[in-house]
Amino acid sequence: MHQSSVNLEALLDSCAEAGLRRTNALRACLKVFLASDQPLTLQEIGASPELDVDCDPATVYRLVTRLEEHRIVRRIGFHSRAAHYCLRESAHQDYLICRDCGSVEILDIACPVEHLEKQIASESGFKDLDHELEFYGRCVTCQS
Amino acid sequence: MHQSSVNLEALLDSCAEAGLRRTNALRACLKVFLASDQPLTLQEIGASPELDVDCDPATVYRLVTRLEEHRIVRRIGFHSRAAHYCLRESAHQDYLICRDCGSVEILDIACPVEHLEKQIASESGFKDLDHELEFYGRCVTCQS
DNA sequence: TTAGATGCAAACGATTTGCGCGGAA
DNA sequence: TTCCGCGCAAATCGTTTGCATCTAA
Repeated sequence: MHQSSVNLEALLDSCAEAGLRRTNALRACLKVFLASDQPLTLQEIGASPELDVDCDPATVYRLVTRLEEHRIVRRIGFHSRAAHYCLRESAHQDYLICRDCGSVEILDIACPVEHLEKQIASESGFKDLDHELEFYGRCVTCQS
Repeated sequence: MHQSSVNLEALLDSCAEAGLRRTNALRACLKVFLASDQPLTLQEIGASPELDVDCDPATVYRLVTRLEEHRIVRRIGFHSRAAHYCLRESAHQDYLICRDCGSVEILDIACPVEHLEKQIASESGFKDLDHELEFYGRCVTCQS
């Protein structure tokens, strides 16, 4: 809890550097991110009990979009209609998703493409490289 | 050309096995997939010059959805609003995408997570495992 | 003949945007 | 004070679905 308030201030500093103001909505959204161990949709952020200020969906959208532009937040596709987001400062995670029920498991593996990323960056000239790795399958429950 | 008509028949066979009828719309959509080297959105399929029969968007949607369920087609998220699809029979591809202009490059690399996939399958009990790997960054053009 | 496929049109849901007010710098 | 951020509401866009008709099997 103290830890997360430390993180919160650090995050707000990053946001300020990126040109965002220290508004209540921003603080509230960041807290929601810090309180969650899973990627969240915009709706989930707006409906989270951790959200201590009411935020309009448009506000959440604009905030998270800007956070993503400034690489404070990472976007994750999954195969759901809504995009998911998580803090980039958290350790990079790869996911295992059930095609049928949509459950999301966080994989406890060393990410296997770290060095590949550097190689691709240098070969392609791309900057700020990042990656997304997900496994899709049918989970045990959905196999019956 | 002859090659792709061979593929087309083989694909139609797979579809028939999966319970789909050999309709003109199905044939047309499969041809579009075969003619493209990049993943396509439903819109792109419907608007493709390779599509030799007019198909309603709803038809394309239902066809591709069914093809995906039967694992004849693979869905790819990218970070665009619309989902992309490609034939699963083509070799598995990983992608390099520009966050700014959205350009998609196909990575010419041996996929680095094949064996990891098997390991995850056995550890998790998931069936029909598949994965999606994309790299995101800013391309050379967009860096200026 | 008949179950499945298609077109049309309407519903849906997740963004995405315009605008006028309010609050951070 | 000034400009950015916010809520509200409307527009967009990519699906997604209901229904009557058509067609492959």
